Amino acid sequence: MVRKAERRRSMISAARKLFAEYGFENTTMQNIADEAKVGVATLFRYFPRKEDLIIEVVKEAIEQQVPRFEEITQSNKTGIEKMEDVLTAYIDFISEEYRETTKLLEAFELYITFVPVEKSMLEEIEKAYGEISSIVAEIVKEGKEDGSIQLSISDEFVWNTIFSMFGTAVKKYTLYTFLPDTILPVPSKEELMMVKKFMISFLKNSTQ
Amino acid sequence: MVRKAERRRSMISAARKLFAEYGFENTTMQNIADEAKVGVATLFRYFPRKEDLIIEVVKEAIEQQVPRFEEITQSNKTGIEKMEDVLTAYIDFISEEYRETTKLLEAFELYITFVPVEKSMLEEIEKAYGEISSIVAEIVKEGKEDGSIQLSISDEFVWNTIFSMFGTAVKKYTLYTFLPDTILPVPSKEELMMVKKFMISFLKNSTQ
Amino acid sequence: MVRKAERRRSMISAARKLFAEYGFENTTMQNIADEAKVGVATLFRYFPRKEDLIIEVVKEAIEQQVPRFEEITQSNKTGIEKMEDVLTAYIDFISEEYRETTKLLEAFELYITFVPVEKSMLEEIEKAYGEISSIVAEIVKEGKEDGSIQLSISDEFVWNTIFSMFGTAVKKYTLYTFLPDTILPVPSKEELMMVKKFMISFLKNSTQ
Amino acid sequence: MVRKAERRRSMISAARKLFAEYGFENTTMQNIADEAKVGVATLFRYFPRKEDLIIEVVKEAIEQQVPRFEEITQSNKTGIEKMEDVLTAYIDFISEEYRETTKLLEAFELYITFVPVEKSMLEEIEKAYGEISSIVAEIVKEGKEDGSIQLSISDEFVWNTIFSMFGTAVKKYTLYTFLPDTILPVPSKEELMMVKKFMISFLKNSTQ
DNA sequence: TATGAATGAGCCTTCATTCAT
DNA sequence: CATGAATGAAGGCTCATTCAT
Repeated sequence: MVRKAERRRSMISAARKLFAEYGFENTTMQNIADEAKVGVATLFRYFPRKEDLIIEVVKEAIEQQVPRFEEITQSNKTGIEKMEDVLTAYIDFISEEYRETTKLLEAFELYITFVPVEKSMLEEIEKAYGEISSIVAEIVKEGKEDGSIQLSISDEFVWNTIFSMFGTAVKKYTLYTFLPDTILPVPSKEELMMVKKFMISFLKNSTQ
Repeated sequence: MVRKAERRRSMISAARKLFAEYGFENTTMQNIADEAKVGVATLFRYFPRKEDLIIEVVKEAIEQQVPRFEEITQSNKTGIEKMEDVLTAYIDFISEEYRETTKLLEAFELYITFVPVEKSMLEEIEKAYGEISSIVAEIVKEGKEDGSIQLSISDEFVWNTIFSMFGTAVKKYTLYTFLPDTILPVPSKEELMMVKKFMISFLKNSTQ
Repeated sequence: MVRKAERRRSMISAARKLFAEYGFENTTMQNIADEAKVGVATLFRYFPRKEDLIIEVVKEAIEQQVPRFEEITQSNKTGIEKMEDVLTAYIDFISEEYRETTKLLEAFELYITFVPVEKSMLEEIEKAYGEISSIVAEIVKEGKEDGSIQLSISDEFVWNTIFSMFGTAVKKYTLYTFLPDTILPVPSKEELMMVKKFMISFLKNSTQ
Repeated sequence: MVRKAERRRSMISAARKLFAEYGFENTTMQNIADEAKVGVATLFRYFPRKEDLIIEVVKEAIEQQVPRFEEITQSNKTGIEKMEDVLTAYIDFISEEYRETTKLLEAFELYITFVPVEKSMLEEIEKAYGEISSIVAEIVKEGKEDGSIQLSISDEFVWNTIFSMFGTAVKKYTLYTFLPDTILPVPSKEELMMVKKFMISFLKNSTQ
């Protein structure tokens, strides 16, 4: 029935909330069950191992980001305009609205470097990551076709790396927003916008 | 005595090794004591709470990186050359040799977003972070003075942000080297070198 | 309906199979329901407590053995011949075919020494046990009447005890067949047959 | 120190008491710790897995029986007299004094038919069992040498089996003493004594 | 009536931290 | 000062049993 799906959702979202606030290891299954207002046993019925729940939460977190990028590609802007939107989307990760998600992803990436996770569990996560990056690759191609993007072959390598770095760094900054600024300073949104503008101009006439 | 300092060192280095391999939460105080060939009680005498040890390990990890940068400033190269060395130093973080340290720092940055740490404990870490960034700031200043670096005022903002992103991303890549490439692709050293070259040229004549 | 009885049977036989394989405590009601292809709730409708099911399974296991002995009494052999058949029947307990049942009984006998079971629940089981032993007692009587069995009064006591020991030991051996022989050696069927022959000769002319 | 051994002993004996009263599965590690007046963690320090404790308890229970048999062999009686003592010793298992031990062994024998136990864990138990049976075998040999025991080759097989059955059954009877007699009647000590006498006479002149 | 879903109580085990030698 | 031993609190997970459809 619908009830079942609803409950599932409520458990995932309770987990998500607590994981984002306290981290995976400091959140107990009991905490999550309480937050979701279910018995522990019920939680375990849906997610037999704590890890299953972690994976599920993270998977959904990533998947939730996909539509944002799909929307961008599906607009009828030029390639360069779409790319600008993409960069803006990344910058938005820092906004309060998206922080929880990004924090979760950062936590997960660290988690799997320490705890060995079954390959099969990661597949769906990989897939979601893949979707986003292929969307971005597609946009570059479009831009080159519609002439809005100009990239020499060697500059394309540079671009790819810069783009990757941009995404990686911005995500990491999200984490830093939870820290006292004195420890790790986070560039302001304005500063990131300036970098965005710079990157766009790179795409337009990098050969110059 | 000297013995005391030695013991302390061996405990920290045991902790460091295990923390880097298994993460903070999956490493027990007993594990560390065993690795350091000390009794647990002794470990606790030196570091009354596990957290103290974590802080200490991280502090040392950061501090160990400072000399690398100090060396760079103290050479008698031009500003731009020094900056090139700095970027190279960052890229080296990905090398096996430095990975453990970086992994530790990444883990710590996540750790403190979840576990509230007394401000006083963080001060020393802040200090070490600060040292590095002021070294870098100094280099830019030098470069501008010796004429090897040309930056308009607005480009200086861009540069600072780009530089921060570069550092942040490269550190994060280090973590990714522990993950299957299918999940999160890491740019190769060559690609990073190309970006470095690009950044250097930005410094030389950004106004162009 | 008949359906109801059928379902009941399938649950009991599922339980029996699993109890014999994993023991009472390591078999869950869910396991049994799954094996019987019924919902757990249904299982509980028929057997409100797990213990009820245990009792039922055991009761049936014992009852299934009764006909074997009834058949023996109802033949028109002499008393001594019937007794020989009885001993053979016991020896057969070790055969794969009967092991499951015997294992169940052994497990149950231990179970009730630890878990207090309502007297009323045991009544039926008592009854089945009683049936078998009265059949055997009857056979001895018959044998004495038809002259095939010769027992002085005191030897009859000895016989009864020996017979009880024979039955008890053989049942226990069944269990041992599941264990590595190095731990507890089980007499071979041939050896048991020799003992049987010996016991028969005791019945024939014990006074000698 | 001695303290350590004492504590160990107190834990084992608490476990033994509770295991014998409630069975392995119905006794929790917490119960045992409480009974032994130690913290659970201490219990786990000595016996990292519950199973280790089970094995230890059982091992000691068996080992405690060995001296009884050793004493018998070391006396300077004839073989047949020693054998008589052995049989008496077995009969004594039914006495209150030995019941707990025997119950434990019975429980364990069932336990290992259901729960797979590492071969290595069983070795010591095997050893203790082996000691007793080799003592008995030795006695028969002695008896044949000193002429007090007369056994044709074929009768020796019969004897071995009968003896094994006697031991097996008597041990099982011990369990039955915990049950209402109506379920499973236990031969009285007197009856067992009569069987003993009979067995001894068998040993003396079985060829007759 | 048949059933899947829900659940609290409880179990084994771990670990940071304290004690006692 | 160094240490092994001791421990309570807590965590992941299970299961007999009850609800609600």
